[in-house]
Order: sequence, then C-alpha cells, then structure tokens
Amino acid sequence: MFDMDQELDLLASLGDHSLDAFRLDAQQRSVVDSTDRRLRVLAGAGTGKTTALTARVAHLIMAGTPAERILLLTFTRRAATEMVNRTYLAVSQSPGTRRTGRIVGGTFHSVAHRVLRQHADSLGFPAGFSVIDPSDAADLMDVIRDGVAGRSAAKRRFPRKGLLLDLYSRAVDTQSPLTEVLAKVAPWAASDEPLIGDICRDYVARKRSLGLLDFDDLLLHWRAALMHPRAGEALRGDFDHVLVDEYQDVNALQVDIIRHLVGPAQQLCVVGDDAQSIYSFRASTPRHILDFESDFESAATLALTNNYRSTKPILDLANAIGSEATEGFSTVLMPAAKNEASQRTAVPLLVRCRDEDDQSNRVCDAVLDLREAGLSLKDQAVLVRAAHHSDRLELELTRRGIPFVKYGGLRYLEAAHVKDLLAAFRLADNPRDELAWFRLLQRLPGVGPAASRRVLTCLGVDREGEPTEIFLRWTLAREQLPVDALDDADQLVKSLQRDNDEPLSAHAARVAAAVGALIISNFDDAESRIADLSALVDSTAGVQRLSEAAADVTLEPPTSTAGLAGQPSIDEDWLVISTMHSAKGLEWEAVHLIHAADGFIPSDMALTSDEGLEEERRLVYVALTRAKSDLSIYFPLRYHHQPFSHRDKHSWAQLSRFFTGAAVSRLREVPMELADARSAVIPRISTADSVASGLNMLWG
DNA sequence: CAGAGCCGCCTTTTT
DNA sequence: GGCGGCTCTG
Repeated sequence: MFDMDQELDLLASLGDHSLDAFRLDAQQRSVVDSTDRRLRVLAGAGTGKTTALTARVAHLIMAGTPAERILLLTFTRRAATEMVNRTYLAVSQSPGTRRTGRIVGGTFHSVAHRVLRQHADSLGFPAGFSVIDPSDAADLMDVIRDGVAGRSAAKRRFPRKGLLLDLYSRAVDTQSPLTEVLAKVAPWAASDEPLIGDICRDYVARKRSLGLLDFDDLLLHWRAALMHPRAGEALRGDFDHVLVDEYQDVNALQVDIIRHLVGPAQQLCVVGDDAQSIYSFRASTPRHILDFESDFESAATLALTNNYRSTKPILDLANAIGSEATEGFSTVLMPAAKNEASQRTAVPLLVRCRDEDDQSNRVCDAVLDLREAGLSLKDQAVLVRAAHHSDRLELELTRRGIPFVKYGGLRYLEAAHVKDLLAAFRLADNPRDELAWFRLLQRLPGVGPAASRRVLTCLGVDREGEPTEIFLRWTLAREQLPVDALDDADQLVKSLQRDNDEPLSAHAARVAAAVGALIISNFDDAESRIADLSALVDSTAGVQRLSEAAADVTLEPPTSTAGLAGQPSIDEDWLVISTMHSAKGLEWEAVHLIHAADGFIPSDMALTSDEGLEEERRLVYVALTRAKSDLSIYFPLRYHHQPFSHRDKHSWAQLSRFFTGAAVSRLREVPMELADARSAVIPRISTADSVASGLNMLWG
C-alpha cells in the first residue's frame, strides 16, 4: 500500500498537469470517455495503456467520483504507486476539483489483506493472523506429508513439498479439481491422488488451527466475504469503480473475485494484452482476457494500437518473433505517426560472444559507449531470464565501477535474518504460529528439529484456549532446551510479549534486539544483517500490529536490491538489471538482452509442454518491446560448466530458437571479436601451480 | 544411536 | 538458501 498525501505535496509544484497533459490520442480518449459498465481495453505493448488508465481515473475524480470510491487493482505495488501518483498529479492541477480521499490501490493480495485486517472481527479471524509466504507454506506441507504419507512415501516416488504446494495452489487458483491438476502437472503421481487429497485437507485444517493464511487464503477469504449476502453487499458498496491492470495475468480465482466485486452499481474496466501473458506458473492464462465478453454480460471492448515506445526496426523484430506463435499475437505493433523515436532507425544488434566473460565485457563496453553517446545509465537495462544469469556480469560491472540496481529475484525474503524477524513479528501477535516457533527455536545453540518439536509439544500451540496461554506454558517448555540455549530463548520469548502501554515501535525494537542476538551468534556477516533488521523495525511505523507489518513485507518485498558497486544514492545514475518478468510494464531507451542461448531463453525448465514454450515466446516479446531506441541481443557461443573455477570443461550453445531466420534477418550481426588489445584470446589455464612453484623457491 | 552440524551439491519466473 | 549425505558428539 502507499501513502498518497505525501506524494501529493511533493508533486503539486510540477508544471501543468490537467487532463490535457496526458496528450491522449483518439483511441486513448475513448477509453477515458467510455461509460460502458463493463469495459475491456486491449492494449498492445507501448500503446499508452498506463496513460489511458491513469487518465480515466483522473477523469472520474474530476467528474465528481470521490477518490476513495475507486479501486485500482494492479499487478505490482510499483505499478499502483505510479498510476496513483500520476492521477493525483493531474487532479491536483485541475482547478475546482475538490480534494477527496485516497484511491484504494494495490495488488489483489495486498487489497485482500487490507480488507481482512479491517474486518477480521466480523469475518471470524483472530486479529493477529499470520500471513505465510510460499516457503513457509511448503514447510508446513512437508510436516503434513510426513504425517499423512510418512513411511509409504519414503519407499517410492511421492510428490515432495514443493510439488504438493503447487498442486494445491493450482487447484485453488484455477478452481479445478485435484484430479485434473494432477493429470496435467504430475501424471506420474495420479495413483496417489487419495493421499494427496488427504494432505490438502490436512493442510487447510492445520492452517486454520494455527491461525495462518497463505497467499491463496487471502484471495479465498476475500471472495468468501464478497459472496456472503450481507457482507458482500457492504464490501461492494465501498466502491463505484473497479479498474484492473494487466488483466492477462489474472487467474480464475481473481476473475471470480472481480465478478463478485462488481454489482449492478459498480463499473468495471480491465486493461491488458494477451500477448504479454507470462505468469502461467501462477495459474494465470490469457484465456481470461480473451473471454472477458463472455464472462461479463454486455461487455464492450476498445483497443489501443498505436505504439509510442519503440522504433520501427525494434517493432519489426518483435512482430517477427510474435508471428511464429502457435496462437495469439493477433495485433501487429505499428509505430505511431507522431512517435519521435521512430525517426531513428538503428537496427537491433545480434552480438555473438565467445563465452560468458566475453559477453560481460561487451555489455559493459556497450553500456559505456551508449553513455558517451548521451544515454545515462538509467536509460539502459540489462534483461535476464533468471536472476542468477547476471552473476558474472555483476562482477564485471563492479570491477569497472558501474553502479547498478537489480530488479527481480526473491533474495530479500529468502535471507535467513529477514525471515527470522518476520517470524518473530508473527509470533508476537499469534503465539499459535508453529512455523515461526520452529524456525526461531532452531537458531538457538544445540537446538535442531528434534528439540524444537519437543518444545512445541509442551507449548501446545494448537491446543484449545486463549493463545496467550501458550506463553504461560513456556516455563515448562523451556526445560526441553539445552542449558546453553536458555538465556537467548528466555530473552526471545520475553521480547515477544508486549508490555502494557508500550508503543508498537518500542516493542518492535525489543523483538529485533532479541532476534539480533541470535543473528550475531549464527552468522559471520551479522553487521549488515542487523542493519536490515532496523529497517524492518522502521517499517512498523503506521501499522496497528507487528503481524500486519510482517504481512506487508511478505506481500510486497522491496522490488530491487542495490548492486555491489555501492548503494546508489537518489541523485546518482545507475544501470538496471532486471529479470524479464520484472521488466513488464517498464521501458528504457536501450535494452541489452543477454544469454540468448537455447536452454536459457527459452529456459529448459519450461520445455516440458507446448504451452510452456509459447509462454517463453511471450516473455521474449515482452523483453524486446521494452526498448525504445536501442536493442542488443547477446549470444555466448560457449558455456563453461563451472564458471567460477579455472577448469575448461565447456559446451557449445545454440542461439535461442526464437531467433529464427526471419528474426535474425531483422538483426545486424556483430561478428565475434577474435582478438583485440583489450581481450586477447588465450586458452583457459590454471596459473595457480606455476605461481605456487615459483614462490616455493622463495621459502628455500 | 539420536540428533546437531557441516560439507558439497544445485538453484526459473513471483503475488 | 535448501537438501542429501556424511561425521562428530553427548
């Protein structure tokens, strides 16, 4: 979620931004003006979808709709913030518009979370419920798997926790029976369906008795509230307008929520592009945007077709790759007449590289060359299929002192110390949270899974009665711990209980101090980790409960991590490295797409099905259409099997299958540089032995 | 001999 | 960071 008032003050001083400032074309204007009660906008890449949606919201407010009666559902917090800011910019510049409340905006999950917190009492929730992330959910699955399938699972191939969670989640998100999901995702396990069904049932029951909600639960409970005759009426009554961005990435459950969110009194407007549907692993499918008119009665459709972003050669390449898709890609991207960028006609490059190191060098060279030519680092991005694909490049960027910021990858929430503090925040509000206990107890010296389990049994986390009684049982439970662990353990448990009249921020700091003590004894690099903890403590400003702060971070972790070349400060310039997924909705003057080798793009993990391959194609399409004027595709010819060692085992790569003859003919090939002054080709060798033997002479 | 802890292996995308 | 397999320890 975000705070609009702050932004408003910040932005109010900037230039003329009435609706005219959006400079809408005729198609965009009709999106703004449409009074259709169910409206679908099909908007190709770079056609000003965000502009049109933002202008529509601004228009609604200027026409008298109170801002707080508008719900804007987006795919990321970043997108929501950007649109809300732009809306307010326009509205605040419009004379005579009464300042009203705040637009309600965010992701499906964060809005659901907000609704559930607000109405926890009425909906029968414990007020301090825990929101668990998929890795916690998988751990819970693992416990249940042991309980239900136990010995029989050990003897044969039985789905592991990750797959079990995937099966469960997919059934929920697609609203289809387990049998179907199983047949599609893991046919080899079909005969175990009864057992897997039991595990799913147990999983649901266990979450309930422990006061845990997973990501799917947030949506399920929001929908259940909406489907209730009276509660639903009340919740719908909060809004006059519902707008949904990136509609190609919704799943069946989300469509269902929207269906129950809009009654006769609400207007609905969805925007998206089926050619950019790239989240099928989260159970989305382009079918929902394609079927909008049959899902919603008397729906109308508008299209945005003028591309304002990219030059013609870039669009030609994207169109060439899209045209070979087995379905979809019905619209061909055309540069808009008034597109200034289209005056430039630099042809996209295909840069053949010897190997990964050569690729890193060439990207750095190109980035710096473009910078000399007038593009700042911020005008450029390096896109990768998987977050770790930029590892080698990051080293070279650091070596050359080029600052960068990385988008995508889940590293922040995977960091042990972050998880530890979030677990403690959850526990402070919800002592039933067995997963949080289990995690924190094992940070204690000499304590592993077995001792933790004994403590949990004594605590009786799922016993009937008041949750706070669990803390009363601590004096008994602590007996299960080794003596060395008792001090830290007592300290932790004491910190979890909030003192009378203690301000929330003080409590948060106390919890962080107790967790910090555990971090210091568990990690060498405790210093930087402790710094993260105080940042998390700061994030409790403005919430009512620690579990709420933990949930906010879990649902909306920081989108970027600063690079090794130093924390770029706000006025500095930096290069963006992003996964192709996280690049959706963004644009840069120059885009460098690296690792365009088959197996990387498309990812060989995606090749188990035809749909998987087609989604990879859409992903490439998304990546290419991010570029405004300069686009380079890098293809390393040779991959070393152990890139961080000196060994020379390698294999030869093939150019990504998406770059077929037709596509390559749209590219200017940059030949491999066999040798030059900067990077002469020498065989990969180990100099360690000769150095060592040379030095040995010195020791006599 | 149960259980903690360590070493070496691998790692798609994210609400 | 997680996992399987191994070793060390009480």
